[in-house]
Amino acid sequence: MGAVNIVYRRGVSAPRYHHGNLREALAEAAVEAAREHGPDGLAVRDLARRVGVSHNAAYRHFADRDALVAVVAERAMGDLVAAMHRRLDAVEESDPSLRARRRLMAIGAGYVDFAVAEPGLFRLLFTAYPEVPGTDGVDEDTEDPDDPFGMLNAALDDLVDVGHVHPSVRPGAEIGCWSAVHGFAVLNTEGPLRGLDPADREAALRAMLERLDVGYGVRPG
Amino acid sequence: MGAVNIVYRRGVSAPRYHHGNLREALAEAAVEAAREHGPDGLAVRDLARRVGVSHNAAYRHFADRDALVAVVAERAMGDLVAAMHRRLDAVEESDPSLRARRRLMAIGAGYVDFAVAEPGLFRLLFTAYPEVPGTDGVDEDTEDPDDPFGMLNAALDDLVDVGHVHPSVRPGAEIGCWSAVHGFAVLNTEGPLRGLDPADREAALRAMLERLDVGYGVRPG
DNA sequence: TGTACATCAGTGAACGCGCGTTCACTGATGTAC
DNA sequence: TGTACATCAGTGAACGCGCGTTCACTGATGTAC
Repeated sequence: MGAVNIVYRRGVSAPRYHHGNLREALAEAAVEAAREHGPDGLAVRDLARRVGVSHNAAYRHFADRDALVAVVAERAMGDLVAAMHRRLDAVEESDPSLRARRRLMAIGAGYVDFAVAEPGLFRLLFTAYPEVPGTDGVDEDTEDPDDPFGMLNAALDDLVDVGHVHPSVRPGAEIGCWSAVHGFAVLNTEGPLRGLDPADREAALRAMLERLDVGYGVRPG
Repeated sequence: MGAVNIVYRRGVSAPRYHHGNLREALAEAAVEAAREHGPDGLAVRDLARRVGVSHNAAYRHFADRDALVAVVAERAMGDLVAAMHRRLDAVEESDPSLRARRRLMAIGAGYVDFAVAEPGLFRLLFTAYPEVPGTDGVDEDTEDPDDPFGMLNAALDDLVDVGHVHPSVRPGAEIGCWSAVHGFAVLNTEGPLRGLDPADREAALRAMLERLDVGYGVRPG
């Protein structure tokens, strides 16, 4: 059969001429480098060094540096989406309206979770983040559950369906919510709030999400 | 008297051995470079080249690259504050409550004005932005009218005084507002909304500021 | 008014760094016979 | 099962880039006399 038998051997025995799974090893090293130093800390030569391979071996597996950045961005995006789903899945509310409101908050909280836990990856992700379709563009894919922006749009649409958000307020709501949460994430990672202690941060985020809930929600009166 | 007579001669006649006002010329070149390419585009050698001087002449006037970055950051901060004051001064409302509300919005609009007009300087500014004092720190200076954060706090305090913002909602409001506006600025300059056309951007910002006004404001009922 | 001199703002060359990328190459591997 | 060979994943050296920073220097300037 001649099975492929490619095994990723990390730190096993003596180094061999053929690494075995260099592509994956480089990708992992790239993620690690970005994690530590952000997008600028991702250098082909450094990755090769980390993996213990000559610096041009990388070009056997990636066309250029950008290709490596793209791989990291893709994985970071996956992690971000996962973090958001983790919070989303934790929402247990059963009342439809309250549930939809909690879910929007969960999305925001998950977004910030990721940014705070992995500031380097978060930053890299945004250097490579695709441009969001304009308001006049085709927006059929804007509810993709594997895309943060899609998740946000879906949550907002649910809030309209459930009656908590008035339809007149819906247009642009995704921009407002995204801005608030993204700004919070940036200020708390690279920005002037980077020194906030976790408890204060948590409280500030919660307070902000509540204000958004009120701001976009229908008046009780 | 032997007056100093230092004149900044730009593009005048033949180059002379003594520049005349190299320090200022370098500072201006640094602002220009940051304007064009952001913080990473600011290189001592490049500035010297722009000014037409050997690359180490700069060290006669600035200790190192960081000193140049600091100067640019300081000027950028001044421009940001000016942009905010420009919007603030344009508020003509006389009803105290409405006026305070308009002023908060003006602050946010001015912030975004600057970010969109000068994305490179805006980015640089935030790499060097001082950490904001923690919630438990001394906060006597937090209403400094020449500091964006101080302006924001002052505006929010006014809103409390005027009765539009309930005191219970005031703590953390500066973080929520700053996050929203900062996020909006980032998404619209470096981020996925960078391609938004100005009219849509303006509308989206206005909508967001209105939602903040509602979210932090007292209920009409 | 003229000259000697201290001052210091400039110069040019150099060091050492790390980067991305390409070149001609070699060693290990698996497959065809 | 053994050998010839194609394949291709690695190597080492090199090119060329731009950077920050330091060195010993020189030219222009203004001031003291």
